Amino acid sequence: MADKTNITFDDIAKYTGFSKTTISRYFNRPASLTDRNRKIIADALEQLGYRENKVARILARGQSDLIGVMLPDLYHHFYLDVLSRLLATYQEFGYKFIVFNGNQNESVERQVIDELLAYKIEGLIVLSHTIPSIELAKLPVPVVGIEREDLYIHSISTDNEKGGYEAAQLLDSRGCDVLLHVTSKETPNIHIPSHRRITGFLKYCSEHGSAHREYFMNFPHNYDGIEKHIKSVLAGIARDFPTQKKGIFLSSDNYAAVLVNQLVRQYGRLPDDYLIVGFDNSSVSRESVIPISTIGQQTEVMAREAVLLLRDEVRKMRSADAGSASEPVHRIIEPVVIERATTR
Amino acid sequence: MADKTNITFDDIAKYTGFSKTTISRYFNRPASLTDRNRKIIADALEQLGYRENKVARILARGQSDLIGVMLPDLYHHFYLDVLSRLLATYQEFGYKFIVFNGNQNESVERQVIDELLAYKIEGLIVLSHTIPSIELAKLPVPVVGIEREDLYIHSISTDNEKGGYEAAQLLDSRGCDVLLHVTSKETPNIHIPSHRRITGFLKYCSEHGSAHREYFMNFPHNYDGIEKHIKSVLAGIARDFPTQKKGIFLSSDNYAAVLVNQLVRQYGRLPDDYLIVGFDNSSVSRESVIPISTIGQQTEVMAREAVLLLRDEVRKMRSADAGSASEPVHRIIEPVVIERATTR
DNA sequence: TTGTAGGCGTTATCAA
DNA sequence: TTGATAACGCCTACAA
Repeated sequence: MADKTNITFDDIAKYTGFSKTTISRYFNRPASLTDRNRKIIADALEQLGYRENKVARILARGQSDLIGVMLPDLYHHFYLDVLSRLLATYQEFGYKFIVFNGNQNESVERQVIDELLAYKIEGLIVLSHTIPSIELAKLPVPVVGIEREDLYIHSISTDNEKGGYEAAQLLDSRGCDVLLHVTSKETPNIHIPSHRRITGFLKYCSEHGSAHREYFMNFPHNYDGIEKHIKSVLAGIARDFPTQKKGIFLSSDNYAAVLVNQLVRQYGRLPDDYLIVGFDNSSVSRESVIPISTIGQQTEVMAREAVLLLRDEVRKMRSADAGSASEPVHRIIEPVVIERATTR
Repeated sequence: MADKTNITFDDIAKYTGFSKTTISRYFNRPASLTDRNRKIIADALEQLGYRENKVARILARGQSDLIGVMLPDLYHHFYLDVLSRLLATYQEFGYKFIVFNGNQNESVERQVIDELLAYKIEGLIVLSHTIPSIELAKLPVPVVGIEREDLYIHSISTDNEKGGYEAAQLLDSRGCDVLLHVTSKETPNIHIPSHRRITGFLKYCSEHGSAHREYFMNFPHNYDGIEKHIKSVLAGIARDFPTQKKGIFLSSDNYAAVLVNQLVRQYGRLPDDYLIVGFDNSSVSRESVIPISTIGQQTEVMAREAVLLLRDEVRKMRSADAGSASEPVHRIIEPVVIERATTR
């Protein structure tokens, strides 16, 4: 057996004497068959080596269990972390993921989205930030953004303002004389998440009258470039605040790790007058030579919520049919303060 | 326009007065249309807001441009690196990737593979090692393994024996008194790649009469567990070779990074009597506090070769039709010695 | 260069 | 509980 290359319902039907319809029912409403007939069909499937064909099923039912994922890059561990959490939802929800790395290339991303739609994905999860949400909102499938501008689409984001606030608070509570925030200089869009981290940071500083300064860096997306930038920031900080106890909050663990490495190379340890807090709780923060205190994003929760939200929206769409795009849902996830060695 | 939810060839045909066939030709053999008619159809597509439907196309043609990817875990940066390189081949080859993380769970992986086949993937790229290749070889699509047991399937692997040899050579050439190899204790299958690294390492040692020792560790797949194991190895090494210049070759950069961190925490720098070489050239090796010398795997080449091999096999299958499974092709990629600070 | 008709492998509808 | 028949949207002979 298992010879004929492609066994279909038709083959099973002929083999068992039932009709295609009954075979289909065996899979979709097994309760409607007698025990006996179910057994007969089960045996036939086994005998002939049947393999299901979702493509035909998708065409007939219009339901693919496929979700598209658009990543901005694979340098920041945060994205990998989210990706890995998304993939892990398979066991709970059964969605399969077609994954793309847009690489910050807007035209590639547009093309890729068209491709994804052609595969009848049921929804799209977007972590990249090149395409504005007003455009994504026009797509014929629900879109959930994660940690990105989300004015017109659903989204899952960390409470970045709170995160920024807590970073400042942590550093302040450890007796820092001056609070410094190193972040990337992005388009001056107040709707991107890292902007709110700044807001939170500043809020704390002004509420508590803390001396502070921000450093807006044009970080590239590779290690060497970032290292160069961090070096220069660090030189500036050492020059401007030679005697103060410095509390440095970086907008990503990746940046924080580079900074910690610099300091350790220079001093053989983390000097007492440098306290560091990163953001994300990505693997680099835990695995750094000095484990880095960080404001953690709950990526597992975020990924799960994203899939859940998508599933709900898909269902809503199917029932409402007349695709009255529902109001964007914005789900905010609490950040988690994770204190490690760089603030003690 | 762009109102009707789902525009098909039928709609375009009616709108333009052509038949469905002609619309299909517009996409598949545009040269067979006149300039004028091509323009007419192009306009209609635009007007009606047509979106292609690959699902129907796959069903009709039996060609999906979909490749399945099975990852073993997302802890080792090597897998992420390969994944990212695979995704990047999209621009050259146009394949889309459905990605799974099997998480070392054999039954999940089996189920997942069935799912992938149901989506009519054209081929499967497997990095996980739970399912033996003899079983994978029976699948109705070509399978390419990357750095895994590959007796019965096609594969892309680094020349691990050469890599192990070169690691020993590098350490020896820097004047080490004793060469130590720390590797994971896996099933005693001589066909798994890391086994060949040991072979290469031992080959060098015996050829050159170098003092050496191996440490077979039962590494878990998380940082904390690995850290604990590395600590104990390190204690053993310090005890057994107190005065010798120690050359340590670890079978993964992840392990090497943990070891470097330990030493730096202890000594504030890398002591002169410890030389370290990792394996993979994954991001951790470059981004470690002391950049780690490593035997690099050329992940970009490997990913590209994997996709290429898959494409060739798919074509071969299509033409040969009578699926006379061709002999497994094993492509070996040269390792690259990358010297950084841990061996100088 | 264009059109007709049948097929790809499922599911949905309506009868029986 | 089961079966005929018509979708789903595209492709491919074959014919014109």
